[in-house]
Amino acid sequence: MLETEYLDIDYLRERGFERKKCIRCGKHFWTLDDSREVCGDPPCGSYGFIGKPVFKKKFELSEMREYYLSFFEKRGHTRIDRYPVVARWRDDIYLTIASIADFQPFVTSGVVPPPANPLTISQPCIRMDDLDSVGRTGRHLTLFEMMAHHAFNSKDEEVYWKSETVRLCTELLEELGVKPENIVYKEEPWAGGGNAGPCLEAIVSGIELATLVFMNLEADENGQIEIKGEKYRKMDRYIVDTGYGLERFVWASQGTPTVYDAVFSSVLDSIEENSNIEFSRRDEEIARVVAESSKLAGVIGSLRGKALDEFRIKAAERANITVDELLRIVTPLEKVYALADHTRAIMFMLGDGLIPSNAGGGYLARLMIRRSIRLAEELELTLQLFDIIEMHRKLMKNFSFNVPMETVHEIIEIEERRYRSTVEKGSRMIERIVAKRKINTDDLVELYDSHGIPPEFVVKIAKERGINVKIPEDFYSKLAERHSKVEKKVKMKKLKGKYLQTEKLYYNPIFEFQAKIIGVEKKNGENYVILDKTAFYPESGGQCADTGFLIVNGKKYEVVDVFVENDVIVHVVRGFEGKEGDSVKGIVDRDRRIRHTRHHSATHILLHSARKVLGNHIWQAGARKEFNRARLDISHYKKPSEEQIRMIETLSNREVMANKPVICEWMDRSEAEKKYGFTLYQGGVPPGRKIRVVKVGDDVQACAGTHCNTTGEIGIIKILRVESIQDGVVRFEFAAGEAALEQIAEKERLLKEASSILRVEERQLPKTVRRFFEEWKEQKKLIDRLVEEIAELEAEKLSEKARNGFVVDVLDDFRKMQKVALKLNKKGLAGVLFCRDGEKVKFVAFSGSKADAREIAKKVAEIIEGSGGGRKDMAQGAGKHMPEQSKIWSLLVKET
RNA sequence: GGGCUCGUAGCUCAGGGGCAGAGCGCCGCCUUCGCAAGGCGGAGGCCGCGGGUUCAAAUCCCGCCGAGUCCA
Repeated sequence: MLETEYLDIDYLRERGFERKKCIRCGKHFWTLDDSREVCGDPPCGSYGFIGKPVFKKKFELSEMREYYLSFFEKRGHTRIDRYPVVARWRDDIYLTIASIADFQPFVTSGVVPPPANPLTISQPCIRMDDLDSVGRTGRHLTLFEMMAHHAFNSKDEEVYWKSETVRLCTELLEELGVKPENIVYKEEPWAGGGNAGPCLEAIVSGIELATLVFMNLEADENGQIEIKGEKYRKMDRYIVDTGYGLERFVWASQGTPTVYDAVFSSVLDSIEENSNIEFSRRDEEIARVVAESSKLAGVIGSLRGKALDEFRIKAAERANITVDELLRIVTPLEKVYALADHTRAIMFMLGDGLIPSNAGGGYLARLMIRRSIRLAEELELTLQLFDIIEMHRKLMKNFSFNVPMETVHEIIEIEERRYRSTVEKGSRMIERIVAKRKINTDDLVELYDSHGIPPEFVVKIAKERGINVKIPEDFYSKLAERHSKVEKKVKMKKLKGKYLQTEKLYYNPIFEFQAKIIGVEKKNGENYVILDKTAFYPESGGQCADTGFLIVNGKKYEVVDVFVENDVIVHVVRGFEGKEGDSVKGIVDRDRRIRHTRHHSATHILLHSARKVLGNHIWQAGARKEFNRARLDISHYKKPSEEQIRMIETLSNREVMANKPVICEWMDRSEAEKKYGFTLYQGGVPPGRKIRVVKVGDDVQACAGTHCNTTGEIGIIKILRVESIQDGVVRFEFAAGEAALEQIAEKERLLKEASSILRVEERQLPKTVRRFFEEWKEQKKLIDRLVEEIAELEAEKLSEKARNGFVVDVLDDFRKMQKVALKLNKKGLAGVLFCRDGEKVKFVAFSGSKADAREIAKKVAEIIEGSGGGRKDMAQGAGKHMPEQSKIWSLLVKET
């Protein structure tokens, strides 16, 4: 267990901290206060700092941040720039949720050295798990800055560990004016993201100001240590992972009713002034009530459903007012707080390049924006959402964002427009349902899940129509039900054996090579051949695998696919008979490789041009380089215009024509990041201490693909198609070099063929096609009219020929037959009409409301060996041969 | 990444195997000094695209394209 981990922290003993067991929660904590019996962490204590700041002076956000960073700088830490809130270097999370997330997975696992050691940072983080609580509890924020000092230790090198960490934390708090006997260090094992370790929470006046995690465990099924149900084992590396809540520090220094009042007070003022709130949080009585509510919320965990109701009752009691009075004060204010918070988070999300979308991480941005719009509506805010963002921007002016605020503005406007149209559509949908029937739970669930209309909104609209709709208790469970069947695909390992890393020859101009077989495996009827070295490029980074041949003992085998698994390159070979230890000669299909290579270099150029034309928010969202074509998916919030597309194509080809050198070099990861920033990682983050940096013209990316020697070798870049594959992602399909020529030739051929069919020049095509289409429509209408007229005449003629109200005849056209039948039927006649249609004989039976036409049709079908059916007055069918008319006559007589 | 919904007249949508519809908008005529309104008449459809099932597909099935939405 972790218990003992807390007992060897020298600093605590030296300073005289005593280990006690909380009489309330039973957890252990360390304190200098002899009389203390409880840990003080809510619910075993409550906020004591509201109205009574715990630091010796009040801090603003930037002041506090600077104080913290320089405190640790003075103590040997290197200050590191913040990382983006969009965690592009991670494939397991969308947003940066903690400072340590910056260094996962490669730094924490030891593959990559840290950018500095020890280091200090203030990392903006976004957490959306407690979205409901934001604004309500007085302490929850979606975006917060996690100030931290980290030390990365290994067996060989220890920077500092537990004791020094606690000392630094204590000294910081003391320097800020906190009396040491007011600091409580509570023991609380920590786990998350596959790691775990002992942890001390620094609690002052009832608020947890810092979390000191000593990460020394990693998840392992066979591990001996169990925490929160998961098993772990000790790591060779052990990491000091601290987290100090910047906003909480500021709050504690000011002692305001909520953290929001401390952090973005001026923004709150503007929202209040421009909304329908009839009082101000600056009013003493209001502030008192809010403070009481915050204090209580600090003690209570979740604030949903029943817990929320109870919370309100208690808060009212504490503030000595009625629940109604409390709600009247607190509900609108909570919206003000939440709106101020959300807009701040949106600024960081969009500023760091997240594009709202219906799928992927972009959805989180859309969710935040929609919530904000709703809050603004409820507050009847007269400001634009972007106005609030601008206020935050001014307040946090020492931050820099990659995406200009104009773009952020545009994105928000697009999202607002989109939201409005959804709401409009929703209202119509509700009205339609209401007109037909009562709204049930399934309707509510479908309206929300499929159409984005919250049940509260349905209630509102229905009420306007005078209809009462209740949101049933099981709404959310029904919703969850619809999403419950989640299938997780586990990536299956393909290789059974363990092999040494394959030596890669493909970065050199080698297409034929000698190698040794170090493994052959058979699986699903495929032969996997592993060599000690290879020039075959395995599918990776969107570049398709090479193909070619392996020659073993004079026999030639076809390589149909190549893939890589844990640095081992595997050749999928057809009908392979070679054995481990055999020598092989490999021959790579050169033409295919060159096409992939051209497409790969072209992709880099295209991305760079797109960035230039469309803006800094452009990121690669995916790419594929094939034989005939390539595609590049980029993040963008609307479909690029024709001019923009043309511009991107032109810029790209200018790069090609400029014939700039392409340089590939292996660089130290940290150095490369420092020099080029995170835009390096367009195609994902490669593992390893050293990364391959590829410069194609002015573009620089970390890339493991094969590339041309100069941009000129690409030949030409032709954009073939631009489409949106989801909101916020635009796909460019293009071709380079010979593939581009082929694509152009193909388009030319299509034009030629089309124009030769119409016998016009190519440039006349649009005009001619339009004319033909128009004429075709005209003539179709004309034919319709004529058929109608002919049918009228025919019907007249036939009705005169009718015997006893019966008509039987053979016509020459199917459509005419239908029309005639219709008319005869209307005249009250009954009968059957036939016509030939290719091999088949089709017929219409009509009853003139004397009998069931379906019955007649059935009998007719029997006679002509076919089938048919229809409606009571008219029915159709078909069969194999034309019947004798007399049979039909007698049938009609019998049926009516 | 996974799920759900929707593509029918210029717009909003109904129809859900057997005649392609409604409301609004548009055009013309009547009524009016004129407008609004009303009355009468009319134009306007590859029922998203491609396959399949069927005697018969806007309708059912499959694939694609496009739009929307929820969840992670």
